[in-house]
Amino acid sequence: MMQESGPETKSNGSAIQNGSSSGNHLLECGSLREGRSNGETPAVDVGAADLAHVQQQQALQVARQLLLQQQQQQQVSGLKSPKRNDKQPALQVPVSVAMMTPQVITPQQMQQILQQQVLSPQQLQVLLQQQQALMLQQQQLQEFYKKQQEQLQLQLLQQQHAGKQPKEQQQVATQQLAFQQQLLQMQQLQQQHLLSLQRQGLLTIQPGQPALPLQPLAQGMIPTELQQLWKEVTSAHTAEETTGNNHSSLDLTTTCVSSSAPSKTSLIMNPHASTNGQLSVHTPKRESLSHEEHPHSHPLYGHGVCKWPGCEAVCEDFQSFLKHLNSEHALDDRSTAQCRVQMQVVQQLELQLAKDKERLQAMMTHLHVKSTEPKAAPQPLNLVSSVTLSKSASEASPQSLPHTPTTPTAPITPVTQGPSVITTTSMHTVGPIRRRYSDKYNVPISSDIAQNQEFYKNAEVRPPFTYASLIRQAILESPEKQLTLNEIYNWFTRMFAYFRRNAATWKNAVRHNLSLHKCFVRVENVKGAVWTVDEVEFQKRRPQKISGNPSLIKNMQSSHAYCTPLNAALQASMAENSIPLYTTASMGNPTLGNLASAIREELNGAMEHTNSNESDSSPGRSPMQAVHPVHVKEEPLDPEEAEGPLSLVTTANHSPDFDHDRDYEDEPVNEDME
DNA sequence: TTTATATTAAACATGT
DNA sequence: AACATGTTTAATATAA
Repeated sequence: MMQESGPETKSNGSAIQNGSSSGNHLLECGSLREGRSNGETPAVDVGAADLAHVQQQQALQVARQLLLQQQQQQQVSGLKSPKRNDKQPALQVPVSVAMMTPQVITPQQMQQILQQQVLSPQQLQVLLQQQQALMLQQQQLQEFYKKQQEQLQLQLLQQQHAGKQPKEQQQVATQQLAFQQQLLQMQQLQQQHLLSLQRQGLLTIQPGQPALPLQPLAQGMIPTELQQLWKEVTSAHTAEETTGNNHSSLDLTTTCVSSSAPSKTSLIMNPHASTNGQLSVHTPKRESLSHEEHPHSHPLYGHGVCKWPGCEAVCEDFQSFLKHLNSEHALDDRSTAQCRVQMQVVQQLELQLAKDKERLQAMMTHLHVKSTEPKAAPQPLNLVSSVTLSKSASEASPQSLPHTPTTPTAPITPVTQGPSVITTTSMHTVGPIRRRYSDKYNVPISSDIAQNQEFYKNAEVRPPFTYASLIRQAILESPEKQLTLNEIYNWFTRMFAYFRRNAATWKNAVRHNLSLHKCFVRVENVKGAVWTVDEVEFQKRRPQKISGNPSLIKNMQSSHAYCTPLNAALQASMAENSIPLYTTASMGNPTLGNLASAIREELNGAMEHTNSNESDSSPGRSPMQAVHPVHVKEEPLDPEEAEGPLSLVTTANHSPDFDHDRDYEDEPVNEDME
């Protein structure tokens, strides 16, 4: 009769739906329809759009703050120790922690991401990869800065010898420039990461959100401003790296930054610099020392260019470089100040790096080991929580089972939940509205499914695809490219934990879609009838749905734009600093590579829509097959094996029944009730 | 605001 | 009669 649908489904559905509307948005994540809560959820689009701006502004703000602070520090230090060469650790500490906020992703952000249903294992993986890459880079940067410290030491030594010449203004300018360079480098790293996140729609930070203050250093800056800053930085930077042509570039910075004149300050040996061991020891030797030891590799000399911060003088050979060094970078106020700045920069970066590392470590441990510590309270926060939402789920198995299957699912359990902030309320505003970017990203669908197979299998997260897309996917995955209704059902239940519930509902939807869409063709068969896909038709209906929200695309594009310069600059700098791993040519940098490719992919996807792509099949499928060729194997007929990989939860609950088509259909909880 | 799609629910038809 | 399979219609939500 009413079948399960009657009271059950309803109750079920209502439970879920109500749940979401009731206040827990998290719940929404899992629930099919965000529907009810229409009013309360502003709009993600806005969030995304604003996000960019807010972040940009924040970034700028922070950047400026940094500069200001630095200036202040300089002044202070200047007062303190008027240009002496004593070695006090003073410099070491001055770095204000405040400004070192975050870099990669703050826990809060992470949580947010996790809570937004959008997150998928694939994305998590990417995230992790990026984090790792970032870490790598940072390590390298650290090395780089250590080197620079060496340089500083050398410079100091040298300066001690030589006299001093006042050029405060200039020095400051150069210092600032150098500082900016460094700072921006770090920021760029972070920015890349965040951009990539944004690209994936993972990050949706809203203006007022308390949870995420101005963490992001330089997420994405407003093009104009960014350009400005970038110019300031790159001008000198590039010059330095490449063959340094534009000396004038330096002036740019000068204007805006030159304000504080530290002029005379004590040079402080950086106590902790590991490198000191080698260099600092040399007392009054002079740079000759170092180069004597390393004839070909003077930290301040590379690619025929003087690498003194802010200096890109071209030096034919090492000798001329030495000359240049002695004449231009002798011990004077300017050089001294530069050293100081450089030290600060290094220290800041190190501090930041340390923090980031820590954070990363925490993140990784959390994501990987997650299950180990089931943070008590915040249970309901995660996507997975959706499971809990549904009465059935909660009742069925109060999660004695670690929901943590193999991979990313685990991470989804937010846990940490640092500040309660992100909790429901905040989420509320954020409106993690579950949007179905389903078809929009045509291409991705298959690959997404493939890549997140495990995730969807185990986490009761509604796949962000339309029924039509899913059905098509199911059919296309079959060896014969055709499936019976029942086989389609099986595919759904096999592939998505989400569809192991409320069978009546989604099955009805499947049938409805099969009948409704012309793209699904019913073919009479001896055995009965099978459903096939008319690709042409399927593609036809696609063009209309523009993919994703514009803001996102915008972000992607902009990020893309940034990417280039960032890429170049970063890689160049790395190459410059003899960081082996990354060669410009190879685009070896994982992070950059990932980002770039990801962006490209997204852009392509967006584009494809524009030009009625025919592609879904090709682009979409190919990746998937490439990734998980195996998948095809599972015959719709015997789904059982598919279970294998399923996580505890699933397996535990369902595996036994799996064989039978209907098993999932009636979650004992739901159906039996009736 | 309008329009096109998606989703969900449900009535109804048909065949086993 | 009970189901499974299909077809349709309608209400509602969402995105463009």
